[in-house]
Amino acid sequence: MSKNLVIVESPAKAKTIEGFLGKDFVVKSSYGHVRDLKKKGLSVDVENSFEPEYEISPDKKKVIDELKKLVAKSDKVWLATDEDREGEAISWHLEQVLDLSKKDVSRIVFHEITKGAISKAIENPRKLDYRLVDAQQARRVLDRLVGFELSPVLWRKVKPSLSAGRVQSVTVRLIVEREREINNFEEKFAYRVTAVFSTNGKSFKAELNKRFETVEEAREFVNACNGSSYRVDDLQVKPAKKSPAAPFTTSTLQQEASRKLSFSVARTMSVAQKLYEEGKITYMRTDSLNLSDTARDGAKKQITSSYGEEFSKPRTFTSKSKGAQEAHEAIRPADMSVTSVGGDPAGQRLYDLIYKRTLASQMADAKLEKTTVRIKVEGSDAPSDNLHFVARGEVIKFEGFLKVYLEGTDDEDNEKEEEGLLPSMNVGDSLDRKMITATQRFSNHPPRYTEASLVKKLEELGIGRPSTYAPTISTVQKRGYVVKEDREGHPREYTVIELEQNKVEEKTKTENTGAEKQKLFPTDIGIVVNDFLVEHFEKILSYDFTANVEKQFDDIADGMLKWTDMIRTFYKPFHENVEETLEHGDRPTGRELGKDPKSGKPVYAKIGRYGPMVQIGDAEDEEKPRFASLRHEQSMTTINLEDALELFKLPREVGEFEGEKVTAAIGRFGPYLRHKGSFVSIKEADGDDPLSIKIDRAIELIEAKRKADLERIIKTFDEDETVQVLKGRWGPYLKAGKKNIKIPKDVEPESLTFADCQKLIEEAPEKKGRGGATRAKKAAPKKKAAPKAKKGAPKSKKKSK
DNA sequence: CAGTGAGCGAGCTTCCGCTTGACTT
Repeated sequence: MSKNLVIVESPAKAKTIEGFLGKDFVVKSSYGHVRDLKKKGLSVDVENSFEPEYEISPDKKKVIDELKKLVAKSDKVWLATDEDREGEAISWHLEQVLDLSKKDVSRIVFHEITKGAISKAIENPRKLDYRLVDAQQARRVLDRLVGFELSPVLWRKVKPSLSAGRVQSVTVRLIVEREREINNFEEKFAYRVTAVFSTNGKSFKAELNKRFETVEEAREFVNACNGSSYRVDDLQVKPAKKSPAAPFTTSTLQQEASRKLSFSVARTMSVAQKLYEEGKITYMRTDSLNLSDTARDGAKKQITSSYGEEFSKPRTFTSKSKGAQEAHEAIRPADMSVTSVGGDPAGQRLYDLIYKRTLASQMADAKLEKTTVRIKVEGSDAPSDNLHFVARGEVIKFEGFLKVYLEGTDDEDNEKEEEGLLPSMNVGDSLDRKMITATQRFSNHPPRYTEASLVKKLEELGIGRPSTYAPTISTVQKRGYVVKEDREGHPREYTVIELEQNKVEEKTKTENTGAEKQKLFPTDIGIVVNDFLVEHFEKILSYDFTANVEKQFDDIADGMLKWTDMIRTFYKPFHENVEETLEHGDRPTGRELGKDPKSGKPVYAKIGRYGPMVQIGDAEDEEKPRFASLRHEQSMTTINLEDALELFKLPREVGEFEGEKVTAAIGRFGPYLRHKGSFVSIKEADGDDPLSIKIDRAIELIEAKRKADLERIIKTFDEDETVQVLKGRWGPYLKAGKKNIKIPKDVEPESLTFADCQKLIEEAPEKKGRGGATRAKKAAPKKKAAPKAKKGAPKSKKKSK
């Protein structure tokens, strides 16, 4: 019945817009891209103008079917996807797939979801921009070519199933290089001198304008201070101001939620998604700093009524970030008069952050008064003239936006003095010295990345998009290139020289250093893969590769460059490079740790089929090399010969229990004990070690495991012992042989009968996912053709290197 | 899922960017 069909990208948006448009319009969503390069193979005809082979994405078939039906019933179709490269391409794919060429079609765009903006869009339709579509095709094809040609090089030269790509490989590079900087960092120290003075009964802190490099100098200075007097030498008062940060984009929201709420970037996005779907906030994947007029008016109203007129200052912000496409608004509350959203606490906390940030962005500057006091050291033993103490004070004269919100910092430097109020003083005043302290301070290595600080860096480099920051970070972790971990620190001694009253005291104190929380570390595989890629594919691994190709995408969008020409220029040398590397690129050999004292053969640490390992002997040797996996906490880059040789002592027989052998070894999931065909993990955190564990302790662990297994059982059945109801990590589940089946939420697990279970088993969907195809090899050990009966000539293909 | 690691073999893995659910042991 409806005459108009509007297609947008997001279903939540569709719902809102339908409300604005009235009954003549049906608004539906495409759920993002509907068509993509075929999943399998290159699907780009590199011989033939790089013709892409598209297919409807399997999970979009239903969406397309529904849209087709609606198109048939409509007089006019409005393609209202986002106004950016990807959005334009989605519209084009829709046009193709829905066969809209004979239909009355208009392309419309809007950057904010307000009634006014939508009406205006409808009044200003345009045609599809095929140049922009081509820019997207170039982007898509480039990414496919890079990803699907580089990854196989890694499979051949490093390890199967690895991956490489324009975005992920550079992401890993950032982390690897940061780790190297940290390893090469030379810790320096200096003595920082602080003082506590007082005047008119009020005390304050000051710092010396010089740090001493040796303890002797520091000692000499502090000693000299005993008996000196102190006078205000200079005093300056200057006005200053602070301005609020711009409203949130995806990247800044992720950073701030990490700093203030300790959310991972994935958590932030999923909480934000929920708020968005509930209509509480605007779209959360955006690089725009813009606020709609409605939002700014709303903020103004709120600020004026809560804090007064003088706190309001409408502002607009312009994006400085590379490659911003600004198809949406900044992330803001949908309605500025809503201060609380209820629901779960995480949602409320994130909303609160968004609310305050948005409000603050429309508020007046804070006005400050900064005071700097120079304090001269005088007296018989007074140190040389250019040494003086400096005290800094800061007073807020007008709070402005600080009343609501202040952006957090990533600064790990904890030496910053809190700059508070200083007592009133005048030049020439003499001060009482309470205390002088010289503290040995060590320089900090560059900080390791957190997920959020990595996103910040990626955004600065123009790598990745708001919709991909979180997935990229999870990809590099999933591939095993990077791990997010805590590290315990270690104690470090430092010296403090203190002058109090008239006594100088020297103490040694201990601080904890090197502790890390939820930081990103490269793994051995990450390091090896990165070094390999940087060596052979420097151009693609360079930090400005994306920025360079973005320029060319822009040229395509401007009609200055044909997309196929761009790809051709890129592909030829790239592909040759790939071929060359496949042919001649050496497998990364790892490190040689030394010689095995028993055999005299070399011992290597390298990446093997299953990850980092150590190897005795070479593959070419007559006797085949021996292998052993590294333990989880060991690293290829640091392991020494002694530890490597230890690894070859496993598996090891621990003793006997119940008439059968107990062995200890290290497997895919760490150290374990094996007994009667079942496995028990050994936790090194409990002080156990597969190399040294004794039989008594092993038995203890085996029995504990048996007990724990019993406790997991909720119910068993006499009819079939392989069917059990168990307690699992995600609640109760049903185990039938090797299959795990979820128990519906409304079913009480204790009440399940055997018949119920059988029904559930039958209804359970076949589990999909990888590893389905069994590796049923092993049978038929082949007739071992007559030894060395080589056929000589027809040595099949090439590639014998 | 658990002591693997080359060797002929069968066939698989992989990219980035748009969007939400379905689903996990």
